[in-house]
Amino acid sequence: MKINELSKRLGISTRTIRFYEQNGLLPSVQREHNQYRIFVEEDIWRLQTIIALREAGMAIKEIKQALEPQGLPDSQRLRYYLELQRSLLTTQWLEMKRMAETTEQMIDLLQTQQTLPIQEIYHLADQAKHLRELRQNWQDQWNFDQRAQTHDEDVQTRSEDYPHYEQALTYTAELIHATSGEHGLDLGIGTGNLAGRLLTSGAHLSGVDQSQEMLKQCQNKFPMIETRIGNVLAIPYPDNHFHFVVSSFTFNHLNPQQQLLALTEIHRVLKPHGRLCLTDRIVVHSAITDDSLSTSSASDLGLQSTYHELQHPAVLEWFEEHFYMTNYYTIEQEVGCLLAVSLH
DNA sequence: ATTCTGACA
DNA sequence: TGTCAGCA
Repeated sequence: MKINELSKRLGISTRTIRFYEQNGLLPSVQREHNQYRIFVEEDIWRLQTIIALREAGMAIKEIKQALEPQGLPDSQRLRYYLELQRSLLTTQWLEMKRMAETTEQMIDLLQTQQTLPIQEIYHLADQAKHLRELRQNWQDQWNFDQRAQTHDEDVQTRSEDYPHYEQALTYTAELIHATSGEHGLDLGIGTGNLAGRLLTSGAHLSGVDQSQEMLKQCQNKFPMIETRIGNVLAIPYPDNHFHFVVSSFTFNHLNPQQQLLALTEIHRVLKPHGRLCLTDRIVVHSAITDDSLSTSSASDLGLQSTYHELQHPAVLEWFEEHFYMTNYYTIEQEVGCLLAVSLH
């Protein structure tokens, strides 16, 4: 296929296609004898993915990154492009849903108050803008692939980051108490160490991770687990889909606002009376003021509060507002589990 | 008629 | 990214 036909089919200009090629986004495009570019099927899929990534607001450079680590055989490459697109469509779908809700709120306000107070407009608009920014942030986290090769060694050796890893996973598996026939989701599944333990229960397991390299290894270790590329802020599954959700050593990577967004997403994909188990290391927070910095020696800078991220007031408040019963468990001082069960 | 490269907006 | 020029 020549460039003109392609541009018409994909709805972008020939200039844009050439530009992408020039920037290394389409490395495999062949030329005819007359210098004409000739596009094959794989180029088309790749281009389509590029367009989707662009529409999601990703910069050219970042797209290149996302499409680069392609040690994959041809058969899996197409699959990768499609998974990427599914993931992006999920984020876009959530965006649109959010906008629809915002609009609806404004209509409601207009109806009840006759006139729309300016601060309400600002409030809704700010909220919308904020949410969009938060969701777009996941792009920055797409270079997780390098870590994948050594991930399983890391969790053994880097005990600062993964304290009592094995015990924590075992504990989590016990807490979530999966039963046969249930469908569960592991968010940030990595190479499947947690989800793998749940397989013996007879439950059907799915996993989401940002890194296709991790998922590849997971697939090798546990062929039974269905995996999808995606992120915690836009879970690529329909509403009301899982009996339980687990997640280990993932939640702490999110900032407090992202954590709440993640909870909203988990809530969306969870069935009524669904349960959730979040496992992560306990983060020690120290509140250091300017005063203490100037007047105290380093050893005096006492750690003023120690708590699990999952015990953030905002997080606990969220669970209360959404009618979850929560229980918190400490494992060996350094790592904890938060078990939440939906009462609805 | 179509595509290509390069330059400039 | 759009557009335009000058070529093959």
